[in-house]
Amino acid sequence: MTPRSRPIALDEVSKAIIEQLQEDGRRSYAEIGKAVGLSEAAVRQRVQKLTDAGVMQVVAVTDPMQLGFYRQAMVGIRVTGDSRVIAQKLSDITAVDYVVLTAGSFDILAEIVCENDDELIELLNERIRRIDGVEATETFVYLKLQKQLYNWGTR
Amino acid sequence: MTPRSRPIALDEVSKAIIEQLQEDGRRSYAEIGKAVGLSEAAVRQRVQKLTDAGVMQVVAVTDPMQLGFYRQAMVGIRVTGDSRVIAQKLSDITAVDYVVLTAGSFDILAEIVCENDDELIELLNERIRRIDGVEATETFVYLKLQKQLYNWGTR
DNA sequence: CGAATCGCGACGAAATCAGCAGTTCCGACC
DNA sequence: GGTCGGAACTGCTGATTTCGTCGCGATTCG
Repeated sequence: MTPRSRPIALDEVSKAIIEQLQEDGRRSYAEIGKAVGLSEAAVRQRVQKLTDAGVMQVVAVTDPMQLGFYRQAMVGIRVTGDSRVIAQKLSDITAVDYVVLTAGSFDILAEIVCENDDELIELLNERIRRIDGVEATETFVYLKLQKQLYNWGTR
Repeated sequence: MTPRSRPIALDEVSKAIIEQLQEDGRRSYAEIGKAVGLSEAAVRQRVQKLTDAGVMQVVAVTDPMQLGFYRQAMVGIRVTGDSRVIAQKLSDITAVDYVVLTAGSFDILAEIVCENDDELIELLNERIRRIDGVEATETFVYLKLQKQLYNWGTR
């Protein structure tokens, strides 16, 4: 469950397997095996290991727009005190799907997915800005999602 | 291939199916059917439709850190001219995995995944800042990824 | 009213999955 | 040099799943 942090060095075959699953997460082990030159069982073992180690996971990703979440935004946050604690509190908010600690003029970046502007305003004022240590926020409302890739990881 | 933009209204059953696949993208249709109260074939049809419509896709997502990409950053960009054109050029860069047009003090946000600081510097100076219309950039180096969810979409 | 369409369940053939045993390879150790 | 142990792979088997197709009932539309 807990992703390991050890620097696993994966070979070319494992990378090829990951690439296959990045194209289609439901591709069969046999087909992957044919593509990477391994038996079906071997592919299955490797996939199991990769997911156990937290290197990779196969999941469904959705298009928020098509699911009724018409408003997305990135919020830059300046804080005082322990940013990790504040980041944790942000993570507890359902509408927040992405939280990262950064260096620069913001200490935290948080991505928000919500249904409309009212919900966004509510979130900012009632939830985020009320967190202890949140000094200032700046909101970047999404106008258009240009690119979203999941297949980094093998270049 | 091209995701539709029409506002499909999906019922509770489809949402439940998506939730199942968000937990585990390789779960069998039969098992999902049992969970949502549908036959295996019906689940299969719905999943096919959802993916065809671009509402959902099942893919492998990886942990960049564990794959040797030790440096990630968000770059806020101020531009002149058509931001869509510039966003397109940013999208062409392999190391850029996320590009969004925004309203606010940045016109574009771009997420970068690369191996080390040298590559990051190279990217910023040789690629991004050289794009016509890019007036200013501000880089937020990632210190810690706190939360990353793929299961919005059904709340 | 009648025809077409849609969503679903049912069914059988084919493919896939999961577990296990056996083999090979390779490095460590004596 | 020999041996031990572990890791990774292959092949096998039965259970399960997938996939195409069919029929049925409800809904839509002319």
